[in-house]
Amino acid sequence: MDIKKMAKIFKALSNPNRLELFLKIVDARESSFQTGCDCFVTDIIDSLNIGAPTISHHIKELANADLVITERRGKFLTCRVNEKLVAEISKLLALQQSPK
Amino acid sequence: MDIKKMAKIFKALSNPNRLELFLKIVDARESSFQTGCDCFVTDIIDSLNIGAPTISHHIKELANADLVITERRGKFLTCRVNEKLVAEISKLLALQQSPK
DNA sequence: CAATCAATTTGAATATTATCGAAATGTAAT
DNA sequence: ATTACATTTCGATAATATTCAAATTGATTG
Repeated sequence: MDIKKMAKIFKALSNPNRLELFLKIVDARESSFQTGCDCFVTDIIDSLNIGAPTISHHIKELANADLVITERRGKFLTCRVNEKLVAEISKLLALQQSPK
Repeated sequence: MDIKKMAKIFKALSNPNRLELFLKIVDARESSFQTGCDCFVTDIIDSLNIGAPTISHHIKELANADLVITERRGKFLTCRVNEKLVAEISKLLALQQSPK
């Protein structure tokens, strides 16, 4: 993967509030097979103590880094994690164990 | 892992130059069983076009995030990747596949 | 249509970061 | 000891980030 893209991904995860937001979206996925994999942003806003404009901004950055995919449902916005990309990053960080 | 610590790790990797530096240290590890796992910072400086003070600063941030371990060898500084921590991050990002 | 609610945009304040050049420090070699 | 070299610290500056309040947009509902 391109270094710039990689750095962008990490930057998206580099802010504690934004990371927490991301992890909430990830967690939502885990109980996903009930709800159809949708995480409503409205619900998240209450659980983080930062304002809606900031959340909106953070989500846009996560989406811009390709970490989450957003979708409008009428009035609401739903997010889901981009599992493929996250898996890719995970693999990049899985250094093969060198022979001791 | 603590969210703040996690964010700090990602922040350390969020700058393209610093990420490239980190990846060079990782790569050095791969040819490590020859040299004893040492990556000399001096050698890296030439291959990135940023000044020595900046490199020093970046390395300190990587070390501060626990991503690399530095060691003085007389005049020189050597780095090696903290494989344990990197593996931990890798696992955190390895979302178990949910049943489709 | 009017009111409401979710989300976004805008504009501004403040804080953090990346980077550099110059100077300082520490180590090694001559 | 003097010189040379690797790294660090300091001080400055320009760029970027975080966050909010206020205003706006877009959709839903009464």
